[in-house]
Amino acid sequence: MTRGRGRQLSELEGCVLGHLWKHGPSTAYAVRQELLVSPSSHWSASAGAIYPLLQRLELQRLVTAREATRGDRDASAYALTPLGTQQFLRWLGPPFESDVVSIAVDPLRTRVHFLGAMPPRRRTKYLQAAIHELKRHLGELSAFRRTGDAFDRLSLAGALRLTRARIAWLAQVQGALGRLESK
Amino acid sequence: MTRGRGRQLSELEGCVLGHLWKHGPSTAYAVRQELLVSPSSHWSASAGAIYPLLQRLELQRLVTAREATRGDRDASAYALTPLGTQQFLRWLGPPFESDVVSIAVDPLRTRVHFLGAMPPRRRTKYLQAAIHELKRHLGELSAFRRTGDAFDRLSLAGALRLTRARIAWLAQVQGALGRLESK
DNA sequence: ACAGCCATGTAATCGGTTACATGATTGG
DNA sequence: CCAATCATGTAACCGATTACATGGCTGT
Repeated sequence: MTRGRGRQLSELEGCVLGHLWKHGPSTAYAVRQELLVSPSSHWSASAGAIYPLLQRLELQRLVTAREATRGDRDASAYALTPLGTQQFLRWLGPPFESDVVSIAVDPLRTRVHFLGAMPPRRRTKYLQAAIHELKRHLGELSAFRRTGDAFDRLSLAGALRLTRARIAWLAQVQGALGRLESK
Repeated sequence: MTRGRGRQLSELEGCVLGHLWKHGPSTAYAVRQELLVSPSSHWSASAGAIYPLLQRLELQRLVTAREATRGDRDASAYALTPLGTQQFLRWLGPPFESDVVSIAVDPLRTRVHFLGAMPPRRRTKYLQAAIHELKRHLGELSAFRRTGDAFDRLSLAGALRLTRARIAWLAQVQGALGRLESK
Protein backbone atom coordinates (compact mmCIF):
# COMPACT_ATOMS: atom_id res chain seq x y z
CA MET A 1 0.00 0.00 0.00
CA THR A 2 1.70 3.10 -1.22
CA ARG A 3 1.13 6.34 0.61
CA GLY A 4 2.46 8.81 -1.94
CA ARG A 5 0.60 12.11 -2.30
CA GLY A 6 -3.03 12.12 -1.22
CA ARG A 7 -2.99 8.73 0.48
CA GLN A 8 -4.54 8.10 3.84
CA LEU A 9 -2.10 8.13 6.72
CA SER A 10 -1.32 4.98 8.68
CA GLU A 11 -2.14 4.80 12.37
CA LEU A 12 1.46 5.34 13.38
CA GLU A 13 1.84 8.30 11.04
CA GLY A 14 -1.33 9.83 12.46
CA CYS A 15 -0.04 9.36 15.99
CA VAL A 16 3.25 11.02 15.17
CA LEU A 17 1.56 13.99 13.52
CA GLY A 18 -0.77 14.12 16.52
CA HIS A 19 2.22 14.29 18.82
CA LEU A 20 3.61 17.21 16.85
CA TRP A 21 0.23 18.93 16.97
CA LYS A 22 -0.07 18.36 20.71
CA HIS A 23 3.47 19.11 21.83
CA GLY A 24 4.85 21.32 19.11
CA PRO A 25 8.13 20.78 17.25
CA SER A 26 9.88 17.67 18.51
CA THR A 27 12.80 15.43 17.75
CA ALA A 28 12.23 11.82 16.76
CA TYR A 29 13.53 10.85 20.17
CA ALA A 30 10.87 12.88 21.98
CA VAL A 31 8.15 11.23 19.90
CA ARG A 32 9.57 7.81 20.71
CA GLN A 33 9.68 8.48 24.43
CA GLU A 34 6.03 9.44 24.56
CA LEU A 35 4.99 6.36 22.61
CA LEU A 36 7.08 4.21 24.92
CA VAL A 37 5.44 5.42 28.12
CA SER A 38 1.96 5.54 26.63
CA PRO A 39 -0.28 3.02 28.35
CA SER A 40 -1.95 1.75 25.21
CA SER A 41 0.09 1.77 22.08
CA HIS A 42 0.87 -1.55 20.51
CA TRP A 43 3.94 -0.20 18.76
CA SER A 44 7.41 -0.79 20.03
CA ALA A 45 8.18 2.77 18.92
CA SER A 46 11.50 1.44 17.71
CA ALA A 47 14.01 3.87 16.32
CA GLY A 48 13.92 1.99 13.05
CA ALA A 49 10.24 2.87 12.73
CA ILE A 50 10.20 6.50 13.88
CA TYR A 51 13.27 8.01 12.23
CA PRO A 52 12.48 6.79 8.71
CA LEU A 53 8.81 7.66 9.22
CA LEU A 54 9.62 11.28 9.97
CA GLN A 55 11.95 11.38 6.98
CA ARG A 56 9.11 10.11 4.78
CA LEU A 57 6.75 12.71 6.22
CA GLU A 58 9.30 15.39 5.45
CA LEU A 59 9.55 14.24 1.84
CA GLN A 60 5.78 14.51 1.62
CA ARG A 61 5.99 18.04 3.05
CA LEU A 62 3.80 17.16 6.02
CA VAL A 63 6.55 18.17 8.43
CA THR A 64 9.60 20.38 8.20
CA ALA A 65 12.93 19.59 9.79
CA ARG A 66 14.84 22.29 11.57
CA GLU A 67 18.42 21.90 12.69
CA ALA A 68 18.08 21.77 16.43
CA THR A 69 21.56 21.42 17.83
CA ARG A 70 21.15 20.16 21.33
CA GLY A 71 24.40 20.96 23.11
CA ASP A 72 27.01 20.07 20.53
CA ARG A 73 25.01 17.43 18.72
CA ASP A 74 23.05 17.89 15.53
CA ALA A 75 19.50 16.67 15.45
CA SER A 76 16.36 17.37 13.53
CA ALA A 77 13.33 18.91 15.20
CA TYR A 78 10.22 18.31 13.17
CA ALA A 79 7.24 20.63 13.02
CA LEU A 80 3.85 20.30 11.36
CA THR A 81 3.37 22.17 8.11
CA PRO A 82 -0.05 23.52 7.15
CA LEU A 83 -0.35 20.57 4.76
CA GLY A 84 0.61 18.23 7.59
CA THR A 85 -2.06 19.74 9.81
CA GLN A 86 -4.64 19.31 7.08
CA GLN A 87 -3.67 15.68 6.54
CA PHE A 88 -3.71 15.07 10.29
CA LEU A 89 -7.26 16.40 10.55
CA ARG A 90 -8.28 14.28 7.59
CA TRP A 91 -6.77 11.26 9.33
CA LEU A 92 -8.80 12.05 12.46
CA GLY A 93 -11.96 11.85 10.39
CA PRO A 94 -14.86 11.71 9.79
CA PRO A 95 -15.27 10.01 7.45
CA PHE A 96 -13.82 6.93 9.12
CA GLU A 97 -11.97 4.22 7.30
CA SER A 98 -13.74 0.92 7.84
CA ASP A 99 -11.02 -0.51 10.07
CA VAL A 100 -11.22 2.51 12.37
CA VAL A 101 -14.73 1.57 13.39
CA SER A 102 -14.59 -2.20 12.85
CA ILE A 103 -13.74 -4.08 15.94
CA ALA A 104 -10.13 -4.30 16.93
CA VAL A 105 -8.52 -7.71 16.74
CA ASP A 106 -8.63 -9.38 20.14
CA PRO A 107 -6.21 -12.27 20.55
CA LEU A 108 -8.34 -13.77 23.31
CA ARG A 109 -11.38 -13.72 21.06
CA THR A 110 -9.38 -15.45 18.36
CA ARG A 111 -8.42 -18.14 20.83
CA VAL A 112 -11.97 -18.77 22.04
CA HIS A 113 -12.76 -20.10 18.57
CA PHE A 114 -10.45 -22.98 19.38
CA LEU A 115 -11.34 -23.72 23.00
CA GLY A 116 -12.86 -26.97 21.82
CA ALA A 117 -9.31 -28.21 21.39
CA MET A 118 -8.87 -28.71 25.11
CA PRO A 119 -10.74 -30.85 27.65
CA PRO A 120 -13.34 -29.14 29.86
CA ARG A 121 -11.17 -29.02 32.98
CA ARG A 122 -8.35 -27.37 31.09
CA ARG A 123 -10.81 -24.88 29.60
CA THR A 124 -11.92 -23.87 33.08
CA LYS A 125 -8.33 -23.25 34.13
CA TYR A 126 -7.77 -21.41 30.90
CA LEU A 127 -10.58 -18.94 31.41
CA GLN A 128 -9.61 -18.40 35.03
CA ALA A 129 -6.06 -17.62 34.00
CA ALA A 130 -7.20 -15.21 31.31
CA ILE A 131 -9.54 -13.37 33.67
CA HIS A 132 -6.77 -13.15 36.24
CA GLU A 133 -4.41 -11.61 33.71
CA LEU A 134 -7.04 -9.16 32.55
CA LYS A 135 -7.64 -7.99 36.11
CA ARG A 136 -3.93 -7.52 36.57
CA HIS A 137 -3.86 -5.52 33.37
CA LEU A 138 -6.75 -3.43 34.66
CA GLY A 139 -4.64 -2.52 37.66
CA GLU A 140 -1.74 -1.51 35.48
CA LEU A 141 -3.98 0.74 33.42
CA SER A 142 -5.42 2.36 36.51
CA ALA A 143 -1.99 3.65 37.39
CA PHE A 144 -2.41 6.21 34.60
CA ARG A 145 -5.68 7.59 35.95
CA ARG A 146 -4.18 10.93 36.92
CA THR A 147 -1.82 11.48 34.00
CA GLY A 148 -2.22 13.51 30.83
CA ASP A 149 -4.88 15.98 29.82
CA ALA A 150 -8.65 15.55 29.74
CA PHE A 151 -8.53 13.78 26.39
CA ASP A 152 -5.83 11.37 27.50
CA ARG A 153 -7.96 10.47 30.50
CA LEU A 154 -11.04 9.95 28.37
CA SER A 155 -8.97 7.72 26.14
CA LEU A 156 -7.83 5.76 29.18
CA ALA A 157 -11.45 5.44 30.25
CA GLY A 158 -12.04 3.67 26.93
CA ALA A 159 -9.22 1.23 27.59
CA LEU A 160 -10.63 0.49 31.04
CA ARG A 161 -14.12 -0.05 29.66
CA LEU A 162 -12.84 -2.42 26.99
CA THR A 163 -10.86 -4.41 29.52
CA ARG A 164 -13.84 -4.71 31.85
CA ALA A 165 -15.98 -5.79 28.90
CA ARG A 166 -13.48 -8.52 28.10
CA ILE A 167 -13.59 -9.75 31.70
CA ALA A 168 -17.40 -9.82 31.69
CA TRP A 169 -17.35 -11.62 28.38
CA LEU A 170 -14.98 -14.33 29.63
CA ALA A 171 -17.23 -14.80 32.64
CA GLN A 172 -20.10 -15.30 30.21
CA VAL A 173 -18.00 -17.86 28.35
CA GLN A 174 -17.35 -19.68 31.63
CA GLY A 175 -21.05 -19.82 32.34
CA ALA A 176 -22.00 -20.95 28.87
CA LEU A 177 -19.40 -23.69 28.79
CA GLY A 178 -20.46 -24.85 32.24
CA ARG A 179 -24.02 -25.25 31.03
CA LEU A 180 -22.87 -26.91 27.82
CA GLU A 181 -20.87 -29.41 29.80
CA SER A 182 -23.57 -30.30 32.30
CA LYS A 183 -26.03 -31.17 29.54
CA MET B 1 11.44 -11.47 14.96
CA THR B 2 12.57 -14.84 13.71
CA ARG B 3 10.32 -17.81 14.26
CA GLY B 4 12.74 -20.64 13.59
CA ARG B 5 12.50 -23.73 15.76
CA GLY B 6 10.89 -23.23 19.16
CA ARG B 7 9.58 -19.69 18.56
CA GLN B 8 6.13 -18.60 19.51
CA LEU B 9 3.66 -18.60 16.66
CA SER B 10 2.22 -15.40 15.26
CA GLU B 11 -1.50 -14.72 15.44
CA LEU B 12 -2.01 -15.59 11.79
CA GLU B 13 -0.01 -18.79 12.11
CA GLY B 14 -2.06 -19.76 15.14
CA CYS B 15 -5.28 -19.10 13.26
CA VAL B 16 -4.19 -21.22 10.33
CA LEU B 17 -3.18 -24.12 12.55
CA GLY B 18 -6.49 -23.66 14.36
CA HIS B 19 -8.33 -23.96 11.08
CA LEU B 20 -6.54 -27.20 10.34
CA TRP B 21 -7.36 -28.48 13.78
CA LYS B 22 -11.01 -27.52 13.44
CA HIS B 23 -11.68 -28.54 9.86
CA GLY B 24 -9.07 -31.18 9.16
CA PRO B 25 -6.70 -31.23 6.17
CA SER B 26 -7.30 -28.22 3.95
CA THR B 27 -5.86 -26.43 0.99
CA ALA B 28 -4.53 -22.91 1.33
CA TYR B 29 -7.57 -21.75 -0.58
CA ALA B 30 -9.98 -23.24 1.93
CA VAL B 31 -8.13 -21.53 4.77
CA ARG B 32 -8.31 -18.22 2.92
CA GLN B 33 -12.02 -18.50 2.28
CA GLU B 34 -12.80 -19.02 5.94
CA LEU B 35 -10.67 -16.05 6.96
CA LEU B 36 -12.37 -13.92 4.32
CA VAL B 37 -15.90 -14.60 5.53
CA SER B 38 -14.96 -14.48 9.21
CA PRO B 39 -16.68 -11.54 10.88
CA SER B 40 -13.71 -10.43 12.89
CA SER B 41 -10.33 -10.99 11.40
CA HIS B 42 -8.25 -7.98 10.54
CA TRP B 43 -6.25 -9.85 7.94
CA SER B 44 -6.91 -9.55 4.28
CA ALA B 45 -6.14 -13.27 4.05
CA SER B 46 -4.30 -12.48 0.85
CA ALA B 47 -2.88 -15.33 -1.15
CA GLY B 48 0.56 -13.81 -0.71
CA ALA B 49 0.22 -14.27 3.03
CA ILE B 50 -1.36 -17.71 3.27
CA TYR B 51 0.53 -19.73 0.67
CA PRO B 52 4.03 -18.80 1.89
CA LEU B 53 2.89 -19.17 5.48
CA LEU B 54 1.82 -22.76 4.94
CA GLN B 55 5.09 -23.43 3.14
CA ARG B 56 6.97 -22.07 6.16
CA LEU B 57 4.91 -24.22 8.51
CA GLU B 58 5.71 -27.24 6.38
CA LEU B 59 9.44 -26.50 6.60
CA GLN B 60 9.07 -26.35 10.37
CA ARG B 61 7.27 -29.72 10.29
CA LEU B 62 4.13 -28.28 11.87
CA VAL B 63 2.06 -29.36 8.89
CA THR B 64 2.47 -31.93 6.13
CA ALA B 65 1.48 -31.38 2.53
CA ARG B 66 -0.35 -34.08 0.64
CA GLU B 67 -0.89 -34.01 -3.10
CA ALA B 68 -4.61 -33.43 -3.38
CA THR B 69 -5.46 -33.35 -7.05
CA ARG B 70 -8.83 -31.67 -7.34
CA GLY B 71 -10.23 -32.58 -10.72
CA ASP B 72 -7.21 -32.30 -12.98
CA ARG B 73 -5.36 -29.67 -10.97
CA ASP B 74 -2.56 -30.26 -8.49
CA ALA B 75 -2.81 -28.65 -5.10
CA SER B 76 -1.43 -29.20 -1.65
CA ALA B 77 -3.70 -30.19 1.21
CA TYR B 78 -2.07 -29.46 4.53
CA ALA B 79 -2.64 -31.40 7.71
CA LEU B 80 -1.48 -30.84 11.28
CA THR B 81 1.41 -32.94 12.47
CA PRO B 82 1.70 -33.97 16.12
CA LEU B 83 4.35 -31.28 16.50
CA GLY B 84 2.00 -28.80 14.88
CA THR B 85 -0.77 -29.75 17.28
CA GLN B 86 1.59 -29.30 20.21
CA GLN B 87 2.69 -25.87 18.98
CA PHE B 88 -0.92 -24.89 18.36
CA LEU B 89 -1.87 -25.77 21.93
CA ARG B 90 1.15 -23.86 23.20
CA TRP B 91 0.03 -20.86 21.14
CA LEU B 92 -3.44 -21.08 22.70
CA GLY B 93 -1.86 -20.74 26.13
CA PRO B 94 -1.70 -20.31 29.03
CA PRO B 95 0.75 -18.80 29.67
CA PHE B 96 -0.32 -15.77 27.65
CA GLU B 97 2.07 -13.49 25.85
CA SER B 98 1.66 -9.98 27.16
CA ASP B 99 0.04 -8.67 24.00
CA VAL B 100 -2.60 -11.39 24.13
CA VAL B 101 -3.99 -9.93 27.32
CA SER B 102 -3.01 -6.30 26.89
CA ILE B 103 -5.70 -4.23 25.36
CA ALA B 104 -6.12 -4.34 21.62
CA VAL B 105 -5.29 -1.18 19.76
CA ASP B 106 -8.45 0.84 19.17
CA PRO B 107 -8.15 3.46 16.42
CA LEU B 108 -11.00 5.46 17.91
CA ARG B 109 -9.25 5.53 21.26
CA THR B 110 -6.10 6.75 19.56
CA ARG B 111 -8.06 9.55 17.94
CA VAL B 112 -9.71 10.69 21.16
CA HIS B 113 -6.26 11.75 22.35
CA PHE B 114 -6.38 14.43 19.68
CA LEU B 115 -9.98 15.60 19.89
CA GLY B 116 -8.67 18.89 21.24
CA ALA B 117 -7.55 19.66 17.71
CA MET B 118 -11.09 20.46 16.63
CA PRO B 119 -13.59 23.04 17.84
CA PRO B 120 -16.38 21.89 20.20
CA ARG B 121 -19.12 21.83 17.58
CA ARG B 122 -17.05 19.69 15.28
CA ARG B 123 -16.23 17.36 18.19
CA THR B 124 -19.93 16.84 18.81
CA LYS B 125 -20.50 15.91 15.18
CA TYR B 126 -17.45 13.71 15.34
CA LEU B 127 -18.68 11.65 18.26
CA GLN B 128 -22.15 11.36 16.78
CA ALA B 129 -20.69 10.07 13.54
CA ALA B 130 -18.50 7.56 15.34
CA ILE B 131 -21.39 6.25 17.44
CA HIS B 132 -23.51 5.96 14.33
CA GLU B 133 -20.85 3.93 12.58
CA LEU B 134 -20.42 1.68 15.59
CA LYS B 135 -24.14 0.95 15.73
CA ARG B 136 -24.09 0.10 12.07
CA HIS B 137 -21.16 -2.21 12.72
CA LEU B 138 -23.12 -3.81 15.55
CA GLY B 139 -25.86 -4.64 13.09
CA GLU B 140 -23.39 -6.20 10.69
CA LEU B 141 -21.97 -8.37 13.46
CA SER B 142 -25.42 -9.49 14.54
CA ALA B 143 -25.93 -11.09 11.14
CA PHE B 144 -23.52 -13.82 12.26
CA ARG B 145 -25.51 -14.70 15.38
CA ARG B 146 -26.64 -18.08 14.11
CA THR B 147 -23.48 -19.16 12.31
CA GLY B 148 -20.66 -21.43 13.40
CA ASP B 149 -20.37 -23.68 16.43
CA ALA B 150 -20.81 -22.81 20.10
CA PHE B 151 -17.30 -21.41 20.35
CA ASP B 152 -17.70 -19.25 17.28
CA ARG B 153 -20.86 -17.79 18.78
CA LEU B 154 -19.17 -17.15 22.12
CA SER B 155 -16.41 -15.41 20.23
CA LEU B 156 -18.97 -13.31 18.42
CA ALA B 157 -20.54 -12.45 21.76
CA GLY B 158 -17.16 -10.99 22.70
CA ALA B 159 -17.09 -8.83 19.59
CA LEU B 160 -20.61 -7.58 20.32
CA ARG B 161 -19.72 -6.78 23.92
CA LEU B 162 -16.62 -4.86 22.88
CA THR B 163 -18.57 -2.87 20.32
CA ARG B 164 -21.28 -1.99 22.83
CA ALA B 165 -18.56 -0.99 25.29
CA ARG B 166 -17.10 1.35 22.69
CA ILE B 167 -20.49 2.94 22.11
CA ALA B 168 -21.05 3.45 25.82
CA TRP B 169 -17.57 4.90 26.14
CA LEU B 170 -18.13 7.42 23.34
CA ALA B 171 -21.38 8.45 25.01
CA GLN B 172 -19.35 9.04 28.17
CA VAL B 173 -16.92 11.14 26.15
CA GLN B 174 -19.82 13.18 24.80
CA GLY B 175 -21.07 13.83 28.30
CA ALA B 176 -17.65 14.71 29.69
CA LEU B 177 -16.87 17.12 26.87
CA GLY B 178 -20.28 18.72 27.21
CA ARG B 179 -19.61 19.40 30.88
CA LEU B 180 -16.08 20.60 30.11
CA GLU B 181 -17.42 23.03 27.58
CA SER B 182 -20.21 24.48 29.70
CA LYS B 183 -17.80 25.37 32.46
C1' DA C 1 39.38 9.60 32.91
C1' DC C 2 36.44 6.36 31.87
C1' DA C 3 32.10 3.55 32.41
C1' DG C 4 27.61 3.77 31.40
C1' DC C 5 23.75 5.94 29.56
C1' DC C 6 21.61 9.26 26.25
C1' DA C 7 20.49 10.42 21.64
C1' DT C 8 20.62 9.76 16.67
C1' DG C 9 20.54 7.22 13.47
C1' DT C 10 21.37 2.78 9.85
C1' DA C 11 21.14 -2.18 8.17
C1' DA C 12 19.24 -6.65 7.84
C1' DT C 13 15.35 -9.16 8.13
C1' DC C 14 10.66 -10.52 8.12
C1' DG C 15 5.80 -10.88 7.44
C1' DG C 16 1.80 -8.99 5.05
C1' DT C 17 -0.39 -6.51 1.05
C1' DT C 18 -1.05 -5.57 -3.68
C1' DA C 19 -0.68 -6.89 -8.06
C1' DC C 20 0.20 -10.10 -11.39
C1' DA C 21 0.41 -14.78 -13.93
C1' DT C 22 -1.66 -18.98 -15.24
C1' DG C 23 -4.47 -22.83 -16.01
C1' DA C 24 -9.00 -25.21 -14.86
C1' DT C 25 -13.94 -24.90 -14.51
C1' DT C 26 -18.41 -23.23 -15.38
C1' DG C 27 -22.35 -20.52 -17.32
C1' DG C 28 -24.70 -18.61 -21.18
C1' DC D 1 -17.12 -21.70 -27.68
C1' DC D 2 -15.87 -17.98 -25.24
C1' DA D 3 -16.05 -15.10 -21.14
C1' DA D 4 -16.03 -15.00 -16.40
C1' DT D 5 -14.77 -16.88 -12.37
C1' DC D 6 -12.26 -20.24 -9.50
C1' DA D 7 -8.03 -21.88 -7.68
C1' DT D 8 -3.03 -21.85 -7.09
C1' DG D 9 0.42 -19.73 -6.74
C1' DT D 10 4.67 -15.88 -7.40
C1' DA D 11 6.96 -11.22 -7.31
C1' DA D 12 7.65 -6.59 -5.89
C1' DC D 13 7.03 -3.56 -2.46
C1' DC D 14 6.46 -1.65 2.09
C1' DG D 15 6.50 -0.73 6.87
C1' DA D 16 7.83 -2.42 11.42
C1' DT D 17 11.13 -4.95 14.44
C1' DT D 18 15.61 -6.24 15.98
C1' DA D 19 20.15 -5.42 16.22
C1' DC D 20 23.91 -2.70 15.54
C1' DA D 21 27.00 1.61 15.16
C1' DT D 22 28.49 5.96 16.82
C1' DG D 23 29.44 9.87 19.32
C1' DG D 24 28.16 13.13 23.04
C1' DC D 25 27.07 13.62 28.07
C1' DT D 26 27.28 12.65 32.91
C1' DG D 27 28.39 10.76 37.41
C1' DT D 28 32.04 9.15 40.25
